[in-house]
Amino acid sequence: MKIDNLEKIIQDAIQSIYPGISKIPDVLLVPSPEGFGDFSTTVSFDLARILHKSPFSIAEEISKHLNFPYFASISVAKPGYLNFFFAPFVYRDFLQELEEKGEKYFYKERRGIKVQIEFVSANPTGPLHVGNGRGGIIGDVLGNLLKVEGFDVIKEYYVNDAGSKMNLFAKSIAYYYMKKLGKKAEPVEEAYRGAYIEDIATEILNDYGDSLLNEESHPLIDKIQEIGKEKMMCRIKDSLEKFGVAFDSWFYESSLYFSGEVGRVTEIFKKSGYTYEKDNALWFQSTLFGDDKDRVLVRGTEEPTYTLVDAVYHKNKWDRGFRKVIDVWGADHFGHITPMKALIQGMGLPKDFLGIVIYQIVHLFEDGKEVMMSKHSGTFVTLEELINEVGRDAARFFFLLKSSDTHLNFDIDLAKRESIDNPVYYVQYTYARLKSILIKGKERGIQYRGINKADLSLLGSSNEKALLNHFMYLEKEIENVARKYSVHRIPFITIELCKRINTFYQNYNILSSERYVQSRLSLVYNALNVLSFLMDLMGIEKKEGM
RNA sequence: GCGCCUAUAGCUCAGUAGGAUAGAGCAACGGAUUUCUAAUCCGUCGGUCGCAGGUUCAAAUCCUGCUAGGCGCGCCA
Repeated sequence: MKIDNLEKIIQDAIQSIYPGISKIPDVLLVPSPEGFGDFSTTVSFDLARILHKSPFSIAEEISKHLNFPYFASISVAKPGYLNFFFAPFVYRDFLQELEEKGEKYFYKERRGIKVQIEFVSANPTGPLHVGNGRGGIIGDVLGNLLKVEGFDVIKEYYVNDAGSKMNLFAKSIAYYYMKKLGKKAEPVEEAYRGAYIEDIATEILNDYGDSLLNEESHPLIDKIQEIGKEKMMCRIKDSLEKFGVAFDSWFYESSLYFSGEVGRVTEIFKKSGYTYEKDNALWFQSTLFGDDKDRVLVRGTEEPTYTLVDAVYHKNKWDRGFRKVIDVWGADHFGHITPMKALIQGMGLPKDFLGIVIYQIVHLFEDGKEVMMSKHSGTFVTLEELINEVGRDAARFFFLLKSSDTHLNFDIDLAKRESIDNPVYYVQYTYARLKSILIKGKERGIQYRGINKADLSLLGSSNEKALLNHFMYLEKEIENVARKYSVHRIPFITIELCKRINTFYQNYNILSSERYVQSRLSLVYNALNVLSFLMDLMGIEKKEGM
């Protein structure tokens, strides 16, 4: 028995009470404030508008006619709330299904829709920094969540390996490479300055010696760019693995040139009628789709712009069969949203094909002062440094805990301090505690015999009911999170669940609670199912002991 | 100048398909431990939900106008 079913039952009942109404408003059951009931609804307020009667009298009418077995009691509270206490068998049905399915309980039926989620996608011109960590966790967990919601999800990293930044990156390395070989080297303007540049130059020198010099100067840069890119990608992949973010696919921008797709899509745009030539460049009329200015697709130099190549990439996603793609971008890419959506439509793809999640900038503070982060200057804290400092789980939780709409002030000192009392340990501790009950029970010969052997009517205390209601409502909360892509809610939901579990734990010695033991073990057993689901969703390690 | 994000307890933040007394953690203070993990639990203290109007039976949530901070507005990526 799910909340959805009960909502439907109430809605149908209202329809039969008021057959004159063509469309009964949706009935939403939400957990009641303490004591009023298990769940409540405000549907009488919506009906009041339609029926021109007071919500209170409507609620009374409904409560009188709703004599279904599902409800142990129904009460009306001013000015028109309907409060329900559920019958024990409702919980039994629910727990039975949860117990049988375990974590799978929360997984929706497969929809047969391919969804791609693209995130991190940092240029391979430097290591991942803490900002990339934020995008990484949002994308990773959102991907997990959409799998739960029944989509076939692919997590993809778009490697921007074809633009001018890559060339600059190669030149920056080449400078050190030449210098170390005692050759004359002109300092590169606007060069990348992080220590990793020199490290990579040294590595290349160790691997290849001076053999790269034997060619003309231009091929040298190309060669270094190729080697440098691979070395950088290795580091990036390594960091992501330590962060627990696994991509299904790595898509290289350069492949779009090799395949000829850039040329083909340019033709599509030309034929679309939305382009024109001006100042030797090819322009796209994105103003027709709400943009505030038109965008250049092909430069006067005949090189495609980033804008065009990104359009090509998204066309490629469509051609691979994805019917929904979600891009997770930092706020500095905000200005790219409108042009990108315009391009999607310009290519004749559906408007809602592309969804975009923007996360706000991460500001870094150290000793109370803001640290200006930039790959160019080389002053930034890498994701890897953070993970080494606070640990993988704490780092993931730290990022996940803030709404993507909020600016994240990352205080390094605070992060180190918080690593000690990070709520992630509270969650892991709760999990280990529950596990421990089952283990200790087994040692003492008290084993959980399953929901059918448990008398749920014994679970009458407020914190036991609170747990049950929380289990039941979780499915709705997860749906809401998925609908709004608000993955930061998941840790909050988890912490709240853990709080209820710990209160329950503290109130009873479960293993020595005599005739209550089986019914209470059913809560323990299913709490583990639920907690396990949430921790897997967030990619947090489940430890049996702490 | 235009567009978007943010403003909620001392601090860090939840809470917007309008709903009952606005929540959590940390900090401060006071309690609970012969126990299945005290990395826990219970309680106290703490808020003109940035400001001013408006809509509504009902506004942190919706509308309008302000204020402050951030980000974006390239033939960069």
